[in-house]
Amino acid sequence: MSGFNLEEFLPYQLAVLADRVSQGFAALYRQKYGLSVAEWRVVAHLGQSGTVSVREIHQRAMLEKSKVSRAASKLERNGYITKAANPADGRLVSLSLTDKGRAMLADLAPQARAYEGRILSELEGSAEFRASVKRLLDLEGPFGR
Amino acid sequence: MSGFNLEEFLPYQLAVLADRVSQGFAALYRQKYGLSVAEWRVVAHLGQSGTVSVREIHQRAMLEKSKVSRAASKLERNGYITKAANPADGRLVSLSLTDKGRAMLADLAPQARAYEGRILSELEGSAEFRASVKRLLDLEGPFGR
DNA sequence: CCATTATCGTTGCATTTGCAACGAAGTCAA
DNA sequence: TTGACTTCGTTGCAAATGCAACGATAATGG
Repeated sequence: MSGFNLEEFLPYQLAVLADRVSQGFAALYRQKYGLSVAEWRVVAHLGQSGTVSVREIHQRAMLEKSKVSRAASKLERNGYITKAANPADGRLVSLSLTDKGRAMLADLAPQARAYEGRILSELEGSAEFRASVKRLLDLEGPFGR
Repeated sequence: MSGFNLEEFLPYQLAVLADRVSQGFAALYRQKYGLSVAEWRVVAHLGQSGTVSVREIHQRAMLEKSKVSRAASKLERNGYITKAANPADGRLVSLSLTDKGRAMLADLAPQARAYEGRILSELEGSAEFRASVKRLLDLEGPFGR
């Protein structure tokens, strides 16, 4: 009809692809540990950074701070992390993995890498693809900062 | 701390990238026409396919059928599309762009292409990147079908 | 034919989401 | 120190979301 083809539109393609790729792995940790995407990101980020504040995760993991807050509360309720007041700055809440949380991450991390590997193995120039993704992520221009 | 780096994890990167790219353009049509992402997809798909059913869009545009239904209702309320019973099959609802809807799409489509072009111009091998995206989208294996 | 089964679009409802507002804590300057 | 301003995390609330259930229509097969 018109000259515009949605299925060839990059923002649309990326949204569909990201959703599919993300859900594919999300199904795994949801089924096995009952985690949401937000909770998974909090745990993964803690595994990488040790003890950090809600704010830190909010900024680094592309999550609304209310989402981080609620995810952290649920993770604490289920024994995967602990919340503690930061002694140096009373406004900050220090999040840390418990042993149970660490064990969960130790179980999931290899599966995450395997999943990622399975996807990338389908590509010829997977290194170039990753580089492009990274380049776009580092961009400031075309989108809203 | 652990050996897992969330920021290097492809599903995470794709989610962040897709969100940013999508929101960047969404800001435009939201501000100018008050469209949501779902409404934009419905309009864009109609522009490309002429008159189609809710079901068609549900399948092709990666939208929950309830989301399509509500998006269509709102688009109709605002005069961008019409809904009509399909004479051949009474279950189907035929969606079509009105002149007003066509005018909106005619305004947005070039901007969509320009936006896309701005993003791709940041990449060295943009053709390869697009090919990779397409390849992953056509995949059946790693994800949930 | 009729009865069963499947498909389509809408809607009710519980859950999730984002945003703003808030209290608590910290910073800064006068 | 005090008072104005900022930052952090939580929460209230309205809107958005996904899913199941529903009524209406079609298709199937006996």
